[in-house]
Amino acid sequence: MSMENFLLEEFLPYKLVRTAEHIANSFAELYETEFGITRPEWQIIANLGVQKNIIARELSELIRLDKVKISRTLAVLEEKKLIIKSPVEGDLRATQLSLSASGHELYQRLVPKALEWENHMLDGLTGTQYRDLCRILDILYKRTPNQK
Amino acid sequence: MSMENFLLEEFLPYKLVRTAEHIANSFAELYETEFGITRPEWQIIANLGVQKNIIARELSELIRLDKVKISRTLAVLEEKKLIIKSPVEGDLRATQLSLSASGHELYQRLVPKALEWENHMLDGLTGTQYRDLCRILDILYKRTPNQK
DNA sequence: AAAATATAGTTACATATGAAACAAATTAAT
DNA sequence: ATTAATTTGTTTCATATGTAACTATATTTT
Repeated sequence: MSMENFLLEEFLPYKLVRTAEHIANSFAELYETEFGITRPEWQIIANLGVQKNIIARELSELIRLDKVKISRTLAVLEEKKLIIKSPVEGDLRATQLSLSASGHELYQRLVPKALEWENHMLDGLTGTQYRDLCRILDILYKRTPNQK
Repeated sequence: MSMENFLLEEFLPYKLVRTAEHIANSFAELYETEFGITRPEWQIIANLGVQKNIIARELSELIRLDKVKISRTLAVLEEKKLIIKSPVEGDLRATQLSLSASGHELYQRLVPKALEWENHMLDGLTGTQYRDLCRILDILYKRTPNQK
């Protein structure tokens, strides 16, 4: 590709980000409008639904969100009575996190909707295409130079 | 996939966003550290390098960035003497945008580096895989429900 | 052609964000 | 065993952000 016809639209990082944002924004409508939660809230609930007995720092590493944002989002989720913070035995600094009854109930209602939404998207792809996509994303991820 | 083993990591929007951000952050190091510009600055320069005689609103639509952000970034780029704002004949509200000499010079140094960076990434894929990726991203984009 | 609407771009304001400072607890080093 | 260094999570503060209000101009309606 020559310099004169460099097109941002076709440039890998831009194209990927644009598609990913488009898809993420669309999915966001589900948890925002139907469940009244934000993206970090959804991410935390989705994790706590599976990974039990986790502390804030681990959550921060898992979802790659800085600890300030995690701390603030956890405060909101606690305020909304969707999670419970409990002490970790043997470490008075950390707080164990878990879904409350209503948090778990929200999780149980949300996950099938999320999977349904995902299935609608994936129905546009053949099984091969889906596997190709996963493999290609994986290759690109690993190939990324000097990652932050 | 049952509800008990729902994994955020494998969920399409999350996986795509995570890969895209990883790649975009890596590329950001190039324009940030080597050229001292931010993401919106890079996007604007990349567009002005190709699309001449464009006004701020058109830029806003092209790179899908709200007009406030565009306005502020253009102010910075003008301050840095990388762009020139000129009047549009027949419409005193709009401002025509173009790269200054040094803006164009930066563009000419940056684009080959960007393409080199992209080529390194794409060298990990076969030609078929690259075409597959483009086609799949396209399908997913079009299939996205109720896009914002 | 005057009045009403719409558009381009900037500014003001209220909120979101993240780096750095912090308090409290834990672990490592001497 | 003290001291020093590290870790966990929160708070502070300065900056970034986006909505809404705004100014100026253009277009449409009556």
